[in-house]
Amino acid sequence: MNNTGPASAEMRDRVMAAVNELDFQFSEVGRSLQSSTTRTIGCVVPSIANPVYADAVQGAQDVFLPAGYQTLLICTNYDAEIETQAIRTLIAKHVDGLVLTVSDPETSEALAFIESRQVPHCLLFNMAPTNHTSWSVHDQAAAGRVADAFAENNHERTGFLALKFLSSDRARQRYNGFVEGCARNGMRKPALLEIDESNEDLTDLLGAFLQDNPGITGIFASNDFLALAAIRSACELSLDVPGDLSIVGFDGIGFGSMVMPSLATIVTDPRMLGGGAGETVLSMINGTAAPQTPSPDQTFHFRAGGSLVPLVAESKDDGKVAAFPPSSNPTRKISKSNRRDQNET
Amino acid sequence: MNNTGPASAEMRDRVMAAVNELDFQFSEVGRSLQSSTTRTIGCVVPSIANPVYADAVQGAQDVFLPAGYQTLLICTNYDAEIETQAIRTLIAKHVDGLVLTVSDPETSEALAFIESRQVPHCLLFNMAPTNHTSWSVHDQAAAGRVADAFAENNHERTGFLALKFLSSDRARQRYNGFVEGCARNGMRKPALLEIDESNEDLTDLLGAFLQDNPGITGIFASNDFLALAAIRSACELSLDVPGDLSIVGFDGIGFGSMVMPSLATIVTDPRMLGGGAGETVLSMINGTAAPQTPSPDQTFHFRAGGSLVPLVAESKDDGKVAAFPPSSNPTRKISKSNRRDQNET
DNA sequence: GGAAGGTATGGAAACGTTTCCATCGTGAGG
DNA sequence: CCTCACGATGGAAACGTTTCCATACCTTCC
Repeated sequence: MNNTGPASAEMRDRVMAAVNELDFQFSEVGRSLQSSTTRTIGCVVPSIANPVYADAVQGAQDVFLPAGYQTLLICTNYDAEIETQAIRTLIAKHVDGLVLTVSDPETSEALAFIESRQVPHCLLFNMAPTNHTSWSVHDQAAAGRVADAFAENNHERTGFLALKFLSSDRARQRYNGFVEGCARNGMRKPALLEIDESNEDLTDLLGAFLQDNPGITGIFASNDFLALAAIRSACELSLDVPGDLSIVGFDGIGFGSMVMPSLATIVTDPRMLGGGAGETVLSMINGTAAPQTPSPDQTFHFRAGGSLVPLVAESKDDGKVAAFPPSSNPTRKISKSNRRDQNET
Repeated sequence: MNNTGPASAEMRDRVMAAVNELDFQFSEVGRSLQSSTTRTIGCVVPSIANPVYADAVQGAQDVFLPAGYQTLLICTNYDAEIETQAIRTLIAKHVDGLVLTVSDPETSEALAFIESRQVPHCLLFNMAPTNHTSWSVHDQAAAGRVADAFAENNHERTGFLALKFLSSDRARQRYNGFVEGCARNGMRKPALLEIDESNEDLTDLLGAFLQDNPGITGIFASNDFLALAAIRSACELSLDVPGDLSIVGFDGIGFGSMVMPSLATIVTDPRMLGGGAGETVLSMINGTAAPQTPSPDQTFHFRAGGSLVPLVAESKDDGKVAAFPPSSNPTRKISKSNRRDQNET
């Protein structure tokens, strides 16, 4: 049946007849036991209810399936305990490889276990520690680009809005990159507005935040969902976006360009990242050359949108200029062409 | 190690010491070969880039993981060939159960194969043929509810907008339900606007459609994405939504309530459906009582939104009434309270 | 006609579990 | 002191593959 060894035509027919009659199929588990290969890849992400991860998983799956590998999916719901447990089980099931987003790659015991077992693997959306490969958005550079965008539009005082700031290294990296980018552009250090699970009271929080930090004209939200929620909250506070407040998101989900005003954001390509991580794992399994990970600035680009407008007199003439902090020093602002140069070296 | 048979404390310690030293773990594949159980469930959906399926898969996974089952995910990209092939492999891998959305449950050879192999399974988002259980939105009833909503708002001429109308039994069921609902409410039979993959020219199509079918005041889009795209296209055609055209979607994705105008739509709960299908499969495996599938009208509810407004003089006063088809007969329209009664019996 | 070579077929071993059975030693009871 | 029973331990079989090896048969050539 599997064309190993010689067989007469008559014997072949007899076998095939039996196969058809019984609808026989080789058992992959017997095969796996013998060959110690399962044609199965483990894929671990926080949650596919988040379209960023859903797209990444889809991208990886689209690589694995044509290569003859199926995908064991684990959604950890951001729970490190589940993460560790599930990965142990995946390894007990002898997956041939792993694509995974862990909560913290530096301390993850699951990751250490994977390494001790020498399972081919590739990180996704995690900054890679040494000895690991990773396909990820360069959060820090991308957040820096957001700072540039605010600077290009003459904003000087900004805020950073984040959910689950402490438990996500990604949110922290975006904050760090934004702070750094603001400094580089001679802007004020952004104020931090951190919210927890329940974003129902975002409107109140935002109102208090803007009162506590007068003069803020722009907000960078650590993802597009938050950005859209912020736009809505601003609306409820009778603030005009972008007239009174410019808002920039992160991720570049498709909806961002369908809303009014359209959302200025960092566009990323989760599908490409998932696919790349998949290819990397396959190359480890097959011993072929690994695909090149994209350079940091290939992992994102800035998309302009109606939610971010220049903070100058011609943008609006209904007193908004008065809200512009008088302490701002126009001479410090760097022209767009300068910024571009600075950013790309 | 697995507490079968007696063992002295000393022996136990010696074994455990060795386990810790070697970091030993039972191999699930050896175990599977012996027990002919894999603690793995196959999950087959068209694509998790669609949040409806992503949420459903997440819901199923959230049931399986705590029960000790992991999920082998297959995204078929709406390809029946891949669907059949993947399901054969899943069965060869001896999955303990299957949750699946197939392209056509009536003709699917994969489904027949599953049945012949007696694998516990449950359909998802498919109308169940005999001998199958299914967790699904009752598309027809839901579409009927949309017709009711239009009727409640005095609309009389409507259109139905669908993507991949022919290849999706779901779109067809929604159309049928809408046609039936319109008839029940004494409205005109809705005009059908069908578009293919590329929705880039939706604006042109919509313009031509409205010209060919004068007097249309409401459009039912077969999913929320389409509805939002339609709102955008209407905007590009200088039509006001909902002033000139009311639009209703389907699925109830979260974004629908974040856009302006907010989207009137049928809200569904894919997560609940996925979880229910998961529980059903588990009950088949364990021989326990299957959970009750929700009654048709528990699988959805109508959410009002700014994109659907009453077609009466007070809703707008800039000539829209003139656009109202003069052939409409106000006496045929049923009051809201009447409609409610009619709907809930 | 006998030997050699090639083809066709059947059989053993190993992969890692679990379940069942046999053996062995020990303690208690007669 | 012998036997019985029970607790502890070791070993065999089976699950379904694949790889390797041995056997048997047929053909061909010398």
